[in-house]
Amino acid sequence: MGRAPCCDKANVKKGPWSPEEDAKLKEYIEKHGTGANWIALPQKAGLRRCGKSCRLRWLNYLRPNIKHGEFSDDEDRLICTLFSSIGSRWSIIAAQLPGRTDNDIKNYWNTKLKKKLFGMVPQSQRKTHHIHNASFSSLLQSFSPPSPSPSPSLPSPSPSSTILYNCNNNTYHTPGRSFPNFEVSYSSSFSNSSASCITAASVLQPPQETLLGPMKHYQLQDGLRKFGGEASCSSSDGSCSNQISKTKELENEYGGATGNNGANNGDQQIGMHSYNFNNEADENQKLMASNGGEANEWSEKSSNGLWDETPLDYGLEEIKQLISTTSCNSFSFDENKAEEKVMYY
DNA sequence: AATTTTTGCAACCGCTTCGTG
DNA sequence: GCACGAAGCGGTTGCAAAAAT
Repeated sequence: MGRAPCCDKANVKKGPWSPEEDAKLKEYIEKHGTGANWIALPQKAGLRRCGKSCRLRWLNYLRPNIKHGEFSDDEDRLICTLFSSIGSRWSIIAAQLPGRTDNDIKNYWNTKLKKKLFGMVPQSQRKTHHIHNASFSSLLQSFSPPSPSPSPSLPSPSPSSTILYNCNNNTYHTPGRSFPNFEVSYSSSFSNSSASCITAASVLQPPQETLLGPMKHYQLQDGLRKFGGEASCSSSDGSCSNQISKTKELENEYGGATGNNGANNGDQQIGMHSYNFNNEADENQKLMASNGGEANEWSEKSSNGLWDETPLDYGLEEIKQLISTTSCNSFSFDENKAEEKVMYY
C-alpha cells in the first residue's frame, strides 16, 4: 500500500504556470492569506493545481520582495561560508539572504557557484595531483568545520607527505597512518607548481561520530561528482547521498557532542587517489609501491574518465578570499531570521 | 542555416519533520 | 506514545533558451 497522494493527480494541472494562474493565486493570497492550508487553497482560489505546487509558486516566485538576477559577491561569499558550515541546507542559507529563495540558491550553487569554486580539470591532467603543501593546508583550514576545534588528538594530515584517498570508504591517509575521521573529496591541481593552481579541494566532516558531533557528509561530494565521477561518490551504486543528520538545533550538530575520535581503521588502505604534497615523484612512487600499486590503479581508471572540461581560473587566493572573508568559525546561525521566513509562509 | 549540446531554472517528487487529536 | 495529515525541504527532472558545432 502506497502513500496517499496529496491531491487528485488526474484533475491537477502540471508544468509551467500561466500569467492567469499567477494572477489568481496572487490575488487570492493577498486577499485571504494562505489560511495555513495549502491543500485546500487551490480549490478556493479556483486553480486546478496541487497545493504543493501553489505553495512553491508563491514562495519561489510570486511573494513580495523576491530578488531575482545576479548574486552579488557578498552573497557568493555568504553562501560559500554557510555551505562549508552547514552543507546543503538551503532553507537555512536562504534565511540569511533576504529576498533569495532556497530554490534559487540551490540552483545558483549547482549551476554556477560550485563551478566557480572548484573549477574543472582536464582529463589529461587527472593522474597524479601535485598540490603545494602550504596551499593545501590553507585550503583544508578554509573548509574545516566550525568551532569547537578538533581535538589535538584527532589525526591531521601530515603537511609534507603524500595523501592517499580511498574513494571506497572516503578516507584518506598517509603511509602508516590513516584518518578515518576525516573525509577528503578529491582535489585537483595543475602541472603549474605555483601555490595558486589548486582549484578543488575540500575537507569534509568526519564520517562518523567524532568530537565535533554526529556524522555529517557535506554535499560537496555531490558537487564534485559532475566533475570527476566515481571518486567523489561514496555509495556503491555511484550515487551521492546527503548524510547530514538532521537535528532540531544546529548547535547540537557542532557543539559538545562526544564520540569516537580515535577509532581509525588501522592501516587498511585501498588507495585510489594520490596527492603528493612535495611534488616529488619518487616519493609518490614509493607510496604507490607500499600500497600494492593501487594508486596506479586509480591513475589508470581516471585516465579513462570523461573529464574534458577546461579548468576555471580560480586560484587559491580567490577561493580563500571567497570563503574566509566570513570565517566559518564566526558563523552563527540566526534562528530569528529563519523563524521570520517560516512565519512569512 | 540547421542541428546538436549545454546551460539555467522552474517545477516536481518523495522523504522527513511537525502539529494535532 | 502513536497515528495521521499537512508543511517543509532538498534532490532531481524537464524544458526552453543560448551557445557551440
